Amino acid sequence: MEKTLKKVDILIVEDEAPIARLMEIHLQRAGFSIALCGDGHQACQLLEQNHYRLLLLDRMIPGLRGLDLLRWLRKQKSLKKMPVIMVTALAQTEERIRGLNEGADDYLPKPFEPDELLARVKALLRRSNHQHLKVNQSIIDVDNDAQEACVQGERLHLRPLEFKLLQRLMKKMGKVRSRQYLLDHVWGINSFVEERTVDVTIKRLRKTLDKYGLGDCIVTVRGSGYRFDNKIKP
Amino acid sequence: MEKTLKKVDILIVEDEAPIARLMEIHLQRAGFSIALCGDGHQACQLLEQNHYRLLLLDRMIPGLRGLDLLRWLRKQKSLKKMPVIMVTALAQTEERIRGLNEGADDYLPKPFEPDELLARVKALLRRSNHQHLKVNQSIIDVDNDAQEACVQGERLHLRPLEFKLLQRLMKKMGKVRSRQYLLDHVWGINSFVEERTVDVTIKRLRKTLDKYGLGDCIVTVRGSGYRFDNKIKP
DNA sequence: CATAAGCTGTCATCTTCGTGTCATGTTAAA
DNA sequence: TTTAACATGACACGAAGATGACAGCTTATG
Repeated sequence: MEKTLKKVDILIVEDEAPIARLMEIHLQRAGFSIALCGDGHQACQLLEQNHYRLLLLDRMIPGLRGLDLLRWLRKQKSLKKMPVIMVTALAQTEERIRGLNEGADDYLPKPFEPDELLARVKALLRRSNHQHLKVNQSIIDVDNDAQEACVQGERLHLRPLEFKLLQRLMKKMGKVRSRQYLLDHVWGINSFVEERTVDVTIKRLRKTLDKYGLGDCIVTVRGSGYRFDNKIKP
Repeated sequence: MEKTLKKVDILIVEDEAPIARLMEIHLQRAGFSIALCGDGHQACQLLEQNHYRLLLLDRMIPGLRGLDLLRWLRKQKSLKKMPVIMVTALAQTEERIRGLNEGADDYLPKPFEPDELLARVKALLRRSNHQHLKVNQSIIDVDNDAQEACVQGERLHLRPLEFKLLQRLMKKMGKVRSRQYLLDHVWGINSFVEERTVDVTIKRLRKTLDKYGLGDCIVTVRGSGYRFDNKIKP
């Protein structure tokens, strides 16, 4: 369906290199792009400085224990919603539940089948139903279930139309959307508003994003429409 | 008006006072309310006359041996489903299995780590058809079997519809539920009430939750429906 | 059986908030 | 410069939701 290449980045935190490599291979083959890390503290740094869509976290890693890392993660404003799969050899039920209690979204027993790894990753990404995006230093996160958008973990107050508009523009980054297209998909095919109305709603959306220095994400393409862009100059 | 009696979450049956106290402290810190008892026969009385959500049972207690108490418990109609964690210094596998055979749901070796105690309690509560959730400082606990909900161990007086509504909203945290969805799943697919009725029931549910400062958990999503949220600003 | 108490659906009213339009200012292309 | 395209602020209407009252109905209680 979508031609958009998978901009999905997965961070694998795993100290046993062969296993990490195995994961990497299988996930790359499925089209994901991967970052590896073998140390807990380093992982924190990476998570703070970069942006990943999913975290594969081994329970037993040097530096910080997996659970500690997870707990830390859930306390970070901008990371608390990140999907996490715990990887551990401790297959006992109570251990698993303990991980889930701490906020892991899923659990992968070790040793694992490549297929199971892939299935869980895909399932979790599907389940999380978020769109996120890194613009300069900020992360925009659109939660389609909750119908809310966050920047750096801070909830934006978006009105229904503004939210749908953002959703629609982010759906296909960088593609220009005509006013008519937006009217059809955001307002609905059978609404009777004039094209200029789009301008006003774009304005309102921009105003909110501006509070986070992201107003320029929405680029006007004269004569054509609007486009969402993450390569803006600060 | 105040028919809501204080409800105790966990009964600890343990004759060694320091250990009992230790358990109490850690569980209270996690938001549970605790009752203590050092004698087997007295424990039976308490169990008959009060209502607990979980039983922490030491194997070696005066009056009745732990296993006897457990056996008795499983014969009582109203108690046979109660979640029980056996606490014992006898860490041998066969002893453990014996306890489980008699109907203990889980097993805690003595001495124990506070974390493990907590993890097992939480895990067992979860397994036994409860949903619980931490919002700010409060714990909301929904017991799907007993059809009742508690905040900080205090039983909420919820009318049937309100309870089902809460259940449904908590089932998938943070997901927006449309009025129609709620009508279908709370009122039932073939009921003939209008959508506005949902508003009123939400209002009534909120009013109850408000007594615990949790009224804001249920967020209105204009144009879409309602959503249960645990990220509320205090 | 009668009465009280408790649930729930509907309605009327009030409040808040979202949105479309217009008038005017600004920008960019030709 | 000229002009069409877009930005922006103001405003008013109306929709969506909140709230309180009430009546019908069921269930406990005597």
